[in-house]
Amino acid sequence: MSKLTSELREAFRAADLRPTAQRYAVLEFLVSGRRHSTAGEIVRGVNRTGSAASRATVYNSLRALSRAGLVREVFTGGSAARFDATLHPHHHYICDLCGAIEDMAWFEVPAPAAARVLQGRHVRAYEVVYHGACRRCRNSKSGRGDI
Amino acid sequence: MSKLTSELREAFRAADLRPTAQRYAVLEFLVSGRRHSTAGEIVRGVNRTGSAASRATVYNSLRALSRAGLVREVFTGGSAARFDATLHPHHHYICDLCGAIEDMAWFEVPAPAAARVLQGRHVRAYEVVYHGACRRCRNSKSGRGDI
DNA sequence: CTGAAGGCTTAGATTTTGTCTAAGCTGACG
DNA sequence: CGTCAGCTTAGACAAAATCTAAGCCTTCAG
Repeated sequence: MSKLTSELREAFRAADLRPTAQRYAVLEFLVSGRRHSTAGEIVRGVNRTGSAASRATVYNSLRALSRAGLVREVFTGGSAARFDATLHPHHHYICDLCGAIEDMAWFEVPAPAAARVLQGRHVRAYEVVYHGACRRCRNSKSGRGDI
Repeated sequence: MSKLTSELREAFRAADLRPTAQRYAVLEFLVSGRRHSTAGEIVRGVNRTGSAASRATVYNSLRALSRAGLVREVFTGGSAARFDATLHPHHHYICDLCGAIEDMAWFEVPAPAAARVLQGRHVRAYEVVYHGACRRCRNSKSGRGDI
């Protein structure tokens, strides 16, 4: 068993999630594979790597992993939900014109300002989402960025 | 014409958007109505208030308003995209267990930390999205507290 | 070790969400 | 007015997500 897999097994135990081959496969795909995968991509990806999982199971697994905090659904702007493993936090930049999503390096939002508005709410994680016109759209703009 | 409507008219002019009855209706629904509506709710809501707009038009309007920065698609965690009017900025708190979305008061994220990762990107707006277990879910939990 | 019990998985149907198209309508502007 | 470009529309279409009923597997008490 790989080091990665034992790390995942530990995460499952900590989250009180019943460990199944399918859930491992989904999480492993997200941790080691591409970011921002759609559920459909995950289904195809998982079934290409020897494991097998039906569509319904992938959806169920994503929900379970999401509730456990191991996976997060990220802002898309597109028609399909996209998922990220949450082991490495990062912020997002979204172009309002073409819909592109860019990852940005992590930095902490100072606690004092946030604490006032959170009012004691439980926080497991957070991210900052920036909106604007990306470089490409700004360059190819003609008054109003032709997408 | 209501004060609200003239405010919207001004917003349209500033954004260089052709003002149509349907776009007014969509924006007005989002500004004055419930927050975080799905496209489907907007279609139903608009058509219940005397105005009329087809599904395609609502989607087109949302895209146009989004490009103009008057409306924003917010992270949901659900199966359908949700939209928010952006006239008054605020942050979001999302419950990973039940999917509830709560608005939170605005505060600024200090610029220095952000500037480093933005690397000169154009920013029109931003928001912080917090994830956790909401009060209701924490109280009604069955022994697994702070997931 | 053994055998329930309840959660997990599955295929496929179904529902929901979002996009596209072709034709007609309308706001902007001279 | 008259024209043009952009907007709206109904409905077909495509994609995404959920539901269902039956069987399988992890767990845990005995």
